[in-house]
Amino acid sequence: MNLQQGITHKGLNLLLKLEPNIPKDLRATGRRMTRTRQAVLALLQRTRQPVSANEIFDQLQEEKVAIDLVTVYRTMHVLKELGMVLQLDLHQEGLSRYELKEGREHHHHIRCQICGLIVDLLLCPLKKVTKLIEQQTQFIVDDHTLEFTGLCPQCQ
Amino acid sequence: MNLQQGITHKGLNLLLKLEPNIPKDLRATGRRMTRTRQAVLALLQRTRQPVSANEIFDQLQEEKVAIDLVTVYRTMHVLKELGMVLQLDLHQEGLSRYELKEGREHHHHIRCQICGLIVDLLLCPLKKVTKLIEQQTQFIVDDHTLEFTGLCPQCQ
DNA sequence: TCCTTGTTGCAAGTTCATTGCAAATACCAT
DNA sequence: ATGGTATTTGCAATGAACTTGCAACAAGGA
Ligand SMILES: [Mn+2]
Ligand SMILES: [Mn+2]
Ligand SMILES: [Zn+2]
Ligand SMILES: [Zn+2]
Repeated sequence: MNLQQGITHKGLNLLLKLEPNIPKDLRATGRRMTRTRQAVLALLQRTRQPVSANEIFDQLQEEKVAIDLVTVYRTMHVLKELGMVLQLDLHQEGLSRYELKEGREHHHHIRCQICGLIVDLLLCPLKKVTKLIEQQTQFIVDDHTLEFTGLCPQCQ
Repeated sequence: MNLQQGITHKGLNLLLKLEPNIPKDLRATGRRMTRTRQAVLALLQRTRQPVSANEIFDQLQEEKVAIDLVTVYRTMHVLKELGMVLQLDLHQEGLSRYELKEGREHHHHIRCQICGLIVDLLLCPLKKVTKLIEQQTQFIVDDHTLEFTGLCPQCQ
């Protein structure tokens, strides 16, 4: 399936199966749905793994979608602002990854140290711990990050 | 107290109250106790907060200790290898911080989003959770990172 | 004090990410 | 469909954290 085909110069492309309200979300804040934003969103949709800016850039290059790496960064910034994308800064990766929010709740990740596979962890075990920490430190806890690393089933 | 005074060109300096076995630990691996390493270690000892390479550099500059930023990085690398220092990569800081290990056990941190205060959390609530994750994901879990952010008592 | 070898400073290089600006383009009004 | 305008893009430059190459320096055992 050729991605280029799917991109029209105007409006929403059905082949890409983008959430229909995404262009409206963009325009509601004075922004525009461009072909590059469509291409990035479509890539995020069909990629289950969180992807880095460079991976988005490389993948779109392969698919003959003309886009600059700077534009990828700026696109991710916008999508983050609109709450459509989550930015992950996994430990010791030294780069950011992004995943479509798509109604995902607060969750954490585990990454395989060998192949890099990243899997969502649907549980968050820290609700009670947070209260305990607030008591012990007198901080007001706003947020937390939690990641696990290990070996995935394939790499063991 | 002038740090410069405390630094002799050879051997261990008592004023700095360095762990006496530290120079030996260094020499045991074919390394040398230099004046820059003494200065960095002394700074780590008297600083309770985890410090970044740039903070170490700036602080030593102020104290008229001649040291290059590159040397700070290389020193931290060595001290990490020897297990004398822990490297922290706190979320969204975009840089590494270091703290003396000094027998500290595995622990986590909370950082104030306003003033940057970092406090050790002595508990680790993740032992049981790790087992659950291994069951659910079929990963073998090697490690985890966990940090909290919030407002410290001063900044509330 | 000498000699060997580890260490340092300086400069240059990497990597990930951001910024300035002119050209291109989305899209609303006509 | 056309035009006007504010947004977006590409390119080049910049920034921040960190690493590497190499010659000069110095630690510390002989
Ligand atoms: Mn996820
Ligand atoms: Mn600590
Ligand atoms: Zn959580
Ligand atoms: Zn832990």
